[in-house]
Amino acid sequence: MTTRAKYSTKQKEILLDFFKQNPGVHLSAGDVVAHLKKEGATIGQATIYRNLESLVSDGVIVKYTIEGSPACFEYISPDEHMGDEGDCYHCKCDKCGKIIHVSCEDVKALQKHFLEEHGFEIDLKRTIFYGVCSDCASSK
Amino acid sequence: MTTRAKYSTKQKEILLDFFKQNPGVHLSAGDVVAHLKKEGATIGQATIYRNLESLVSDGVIVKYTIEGSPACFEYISPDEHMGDEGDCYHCKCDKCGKIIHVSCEDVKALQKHFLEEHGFEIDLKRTIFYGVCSDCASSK
DNA sequence: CTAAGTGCAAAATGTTTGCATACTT
DNA sequence: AAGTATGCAAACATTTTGCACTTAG
Repeated sequence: MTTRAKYSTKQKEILLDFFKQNPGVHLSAGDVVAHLKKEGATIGQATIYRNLESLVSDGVIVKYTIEGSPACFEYISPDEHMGDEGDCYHCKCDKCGKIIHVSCEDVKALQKHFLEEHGFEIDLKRTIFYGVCSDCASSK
Repeated sequence: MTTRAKYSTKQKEILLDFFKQNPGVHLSAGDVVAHLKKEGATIGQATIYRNLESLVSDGVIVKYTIEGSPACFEYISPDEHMGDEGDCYHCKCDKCGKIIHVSCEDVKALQKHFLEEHGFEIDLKRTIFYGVCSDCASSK
């Protein structure tokens, strides 16, 4: 379709395996580099960056950025691509930095509204809600 | 209250003036450095970064990050702090990179829902919605 | 054999910091 | 005078790139 991988290599396999072993976990490129190096895998960081990019464009992993941290990558299990099981949105508190996972119907309603009224299809895996959490609001 | 500025300096004035002259415009730190240098202003980039930070914590400007670009800063005019005039949310298309400004009641409804049901107060100025715009969706 | 993929180390970004100097109060 | 703020240049963290070498098909 677009820029598709052509050759299958050991490095690509190593990287994909690693993500499959960590479904739902968000890992930075640096995390991946560190973990794989610790396991003694034969894969350089440039290759990791390049292959992360191609896994993203293949839709195998999602990439999102939470302010203040390096980009995160997360494996999307095949089930998740269909049913909306396990959907959760990320909220980050600007006060304490805490990341909160929320699963909520109303967000999906907004998603639907955006699509129908604004023609914009929100990707909830990539969208981060910034604000102030209840703990920080009350202790203020 | 917290880490508040103590001395008033020419540099702080230059920076604040610059933002006041550009309300509603989002500027990266680099933009600010470049514009002020071009105007021959006497202010170094370290000072700009440091003062941007303090203007943010004073709530005079907002800082938000759009994936793929350096952090943005935007002046919030005093009017905006009260009435919700001029509120607009940023959406970024992952395909074409376009930034879309949307003003929409439903988003505020979601904001209210988050506050009431999840105790999380979303900051809409800082939250960026990622997804696919109508142009890109149709040309797919 | 040839195109694609890899690794290394160097470069490019964007932002932060240490420290001596200058300015505010 | 005492404590902030500034400017410079160096340090940082993350990501990207050039290029010679290796590998898959």
